[in-house]
Amino acid sequence: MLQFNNKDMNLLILLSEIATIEQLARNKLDNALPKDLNISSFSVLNHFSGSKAEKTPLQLARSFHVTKGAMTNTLNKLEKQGYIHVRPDWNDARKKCVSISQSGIDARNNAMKSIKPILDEIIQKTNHMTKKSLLGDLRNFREAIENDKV
Amino acid sequence: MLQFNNKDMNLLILLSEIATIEQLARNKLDNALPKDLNISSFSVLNHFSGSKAEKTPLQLARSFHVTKGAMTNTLNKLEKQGYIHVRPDWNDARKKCVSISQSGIDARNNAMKSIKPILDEIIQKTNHMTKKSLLGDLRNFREAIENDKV
DNA sequence: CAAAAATATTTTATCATTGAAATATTACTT
DNA sequence: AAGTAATATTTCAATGATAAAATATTTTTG
Repeated sequence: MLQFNNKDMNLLILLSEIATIEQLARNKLDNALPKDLNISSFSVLNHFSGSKAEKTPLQLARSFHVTKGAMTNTLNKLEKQGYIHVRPDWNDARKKCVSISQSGIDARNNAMKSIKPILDEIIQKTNHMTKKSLLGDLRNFREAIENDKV
Repeated sequence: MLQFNNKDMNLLILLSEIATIEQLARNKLDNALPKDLNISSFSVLNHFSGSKAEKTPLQLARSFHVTKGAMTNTLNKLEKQGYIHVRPDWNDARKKCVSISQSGIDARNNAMKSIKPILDEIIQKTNHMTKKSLLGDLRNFREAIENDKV
């Protein structure tokens, strides 16, 4: 009978665990967010709350590891909602420059308030673990998966 | 100015890291799998390689944390491909009983062979970490998120 | 400088998922 | 036993993602 080694099987289990967590977290947050903001849109707004520097759609697509088409959709929605500013790049007509608007900042803060109970519940339930290494381990793990295509 | 605490922000970063890993891993595996088998179908087949006991569609939907409708689709595809057996539950006409077929086992083994290089590459790149706690930590984490609805 | 290659964005068709409704069956309650 | 609630599966419309093609612009190259 065909046999695969334990490491391979354990890695599949790990990946399936990650997929499950992603699904559960996405659904929980999606339901908690104001209904005009899905996770993709919220993530983009949240991204700009750290640094308000302008980004191109392609840069954003790469940051979030989604396709350019997906980012076009998200940005179109956010622009229609007035949550971002989009302007041409005067030096390169192929590009656009995206930045967050004041009402985008407000929407992001409001969204944060609506998901805070969920975040805090998870924090409370995982207080004993997750102390130091989980985020770092996951980052290494992500880097091990992503490195190929830039 | 509105301020959120560091734990909340770190949790969002952690969740976004998990989402990114999920996306990258899903795409890599999806591309490597034989084209008649996507990750959802493969996962179901792989599930049965551990224990061949029959499961109902609802049990499978819960195992994978997808909706019942999604599982209906996946099972329909697998049945058309001849990779699973589906029979009525003679004791309860609402239920069905799903099990893997021999050609399902073959398809699963074949699929495993096609993704093995990817798994091994990840294993090699993460050799130094992931030694003990990552899977366990993630399981705790998943449990902290999922517990509500059964 | 013209042609070809590279880059950035949008469009299109396809696909898998979700939530909710529809259908069917079984279990519970009185 | 009848009526109501619970359970299991399927169907349906809407959503958001992908890959690939189309469009437009800039850079490189010969």
